[in-house]
Amino acid sequence: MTSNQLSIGELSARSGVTAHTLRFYEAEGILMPAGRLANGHRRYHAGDVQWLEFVLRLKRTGMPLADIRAYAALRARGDGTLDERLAMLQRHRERLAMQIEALTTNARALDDKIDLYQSMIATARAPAKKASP
Amino acid sequence: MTSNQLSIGELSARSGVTAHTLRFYEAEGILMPAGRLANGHRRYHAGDVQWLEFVLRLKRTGMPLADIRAYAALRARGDGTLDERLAMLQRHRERLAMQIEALTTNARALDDKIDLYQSMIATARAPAKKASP
DNA sequence: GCTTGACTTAGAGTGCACTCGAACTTTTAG
DNA sequence: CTAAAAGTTCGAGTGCACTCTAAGTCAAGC
Repeated sequence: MTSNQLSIGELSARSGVTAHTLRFYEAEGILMPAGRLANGHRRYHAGDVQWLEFVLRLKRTGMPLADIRAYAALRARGDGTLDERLAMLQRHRERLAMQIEALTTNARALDDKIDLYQSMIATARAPAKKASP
Repeated sequence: MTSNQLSIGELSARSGVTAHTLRFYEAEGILMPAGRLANGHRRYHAGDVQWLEFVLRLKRTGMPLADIRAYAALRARGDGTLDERLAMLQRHRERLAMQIEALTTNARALDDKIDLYQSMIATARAPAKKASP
């Protein structure tokens, strides 16, 4: 039975992050479980789960762990850091926009290369053909 | 004077890749300079420069060096590998599309979070206000 | 003749983000 | 009572892509 508190194994299963990595995030000051059981086992609450999800989103957008750690430190200091956190998110949002733009540009260049390959292959397959009759 | 053949330093300056990294790419079988001078210095030709540019494009789109190395090996084997190379590029193009899509999704989620922060901050600044009069 | 700077090699070191191993305790099911 | 499953800590190892160091050669300019 699991009220809404999770063991490290349960959170791992739910989030797709290994227990090893969850402990690693804790050592890095990124994800502190809300509590421990009497036997020392970590207990993650709903808030921890949501925070982990947000951390993973930042990660997926390429934010380095060092920056996520900085964000987590601000968060731990409370509501007085809202402005700073907002600024971090906005800067990151801009980097993300640039990243998407660069990838889109590169994707178009790749498309051109693919077109080139396709016509090279077509030409190689039908080498002795005059202009369409 | 430099006809159209470049030393490693010149190619480095032109491409933004350090000479160290160019030698590293050579050790990895990715970029073989067309020749050497009598004194052993590498000489890069126009074709090498274009190939490096393509390699860098693949890199920018997140292709791992191992895959680039595989592509380079096909290329070195000649025109008989055009089909295989095309297939690699097409697979990569699809991964790229997925990557762009995921980033776009994450960017939207970040936007929501930013909106949330902005309204939290606004509320915190004007706490004792009734509905607009 | 000597210094400067670009080049050569082989191999070690770096930073990131895990990832794993060892040695241990505890809980639970049969 | 025992065996398996899940947890604990600490520290070492991994994979990627460089990045740098050391020790040396060589050509041009003052």
